[in-house]
Formats: sequence, C-alpha cells, structure tokens
Amino acid sequence: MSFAETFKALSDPARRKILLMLREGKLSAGEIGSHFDMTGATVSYHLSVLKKADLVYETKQKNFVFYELNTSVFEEIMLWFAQFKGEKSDETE
Amino acid sequence: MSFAETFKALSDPARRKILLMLREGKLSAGEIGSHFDMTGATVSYHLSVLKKADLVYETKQKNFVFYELNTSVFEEIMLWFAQFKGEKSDETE
DNA sequence: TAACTATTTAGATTATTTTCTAAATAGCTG
DNA sequence: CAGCTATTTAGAAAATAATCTAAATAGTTA
Repeated sequence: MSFAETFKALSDPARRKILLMLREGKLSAGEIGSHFDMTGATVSYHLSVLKKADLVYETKQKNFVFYELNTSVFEEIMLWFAQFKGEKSDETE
Repeated sequence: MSFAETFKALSDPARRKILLMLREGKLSAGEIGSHFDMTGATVSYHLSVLKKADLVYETKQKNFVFYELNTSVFEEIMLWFAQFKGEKSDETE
C-alpha cells in the first residue's frame, strides 16, 4: 500500500461518502451509485480509485459487483497518524 | 475544520513530507524549502494549503516565518478514522 | 441465442491543482 | 533611507483529476 495513493483516494468527498456507506456492509456498484448525482461510469471510476488504494475490495455475485471496506488499510493509516502523536521533547503536561 | 480540506492537504507527498519534518519542532519557510527541489514560491503555496487545513500554524520572528504542527487537528482526523474501526454486527473475534 | 441488467472502459472535455517566473511585501541593518 | 534577506502574491503554463457520453463486456434469463 502507498500512502500517496491512499490519501489521494481519501481526498475526494464522493469517495469518503462511499467509504462511510460501506461501514454497514457490502453494497453493489449500483446501490452505491444510487446515492449520487453522477453517472454510473463516474461512480465506477471512484470505486476503482478506492480499490487501487486498497481501501475496498470487490466480490462478484451474479452480474453484480459488491464492494466492501478493507479495514486492514485503515489500521495502517492510523499508524501513519500515530507518528504525530505526542512527545515533543519539552512537553509541559 | 473541514475534512475535505484536511484530506486534500494530506493528499500531496510534499505536504506530507513537510508535516513529518515538523514533528521535531518548528522550522522556517526557508529551512523547509531547502529540503525540496522546488522554488520557494511553490513551497509557500504548499505551506498555505497546510495552514488553511489547520494542520500547521505560523509564528513570525524577525523576518522569518516559522511553521509548527497543529496536533489538535490530527486528533480530529484520528476520530474520523475511528468511525471505521470494528463492530460489524457479526464479528468473529 | 437474443434481449436484458449491471458494470466497466475509452476517449473527450472541463475543472482543479501544481508549478514556475516575476514582482510585491515586510522586516532588518548599515 | 537604501540595500539585504525571507517570504508571499499574481498570473500564466503544465499536469492531473473528475466527469460525461457512447460503446464494450459479462453474466442472466426467457
């Protein structure tokens, strides 16, 4: 995973909204798209960005493509942020 | 603070590098710029993006402008990510 | 297999972002 | 105040990203 790709993926509001939607479980591309005012092609583009960033993965059932959160990458991002937590040499409290 | 702005700010590698540099303490715009192969004007642009996202703040001393991490925003981002932690109804372990 | 449904890919267009050069601002120092 | 040093702002050019329409793929079902 590259942080560049991950943060790029997170930098778009539509993509963040998709991630939030997926918290409740997997959704098909069509179900995801129905919440947006953009074409299916554009939604598909955003899903591919999330997929390349490993933030989601897909599974196929019948002629549907389901998307699901890949929580392990979230853990890694949390670790990146943890780098910024605390310990400046002369912390007051 | 808006997550849109924050994630946008984090999506650029130069800006992430700046943040990492600032972990050790405040640095002037010039010191920051010396680590990059870009003009001072471009560095200044990146600093302004980080500043608008509240990821850093500036203080002035003599004719220097010092930049410093604003750790409180990092806490808020961690909270955003925490939304994705755990509890899918049927968690196994 | 033909028509249908769901989704993706291609290619073009538009919008946004990054970067540069040149000029402007601002504080300092002789 | 004149000339420095440090940094920012303006404006333009180049690069990247988001979006659309139209066409392609793929699986489904009558």
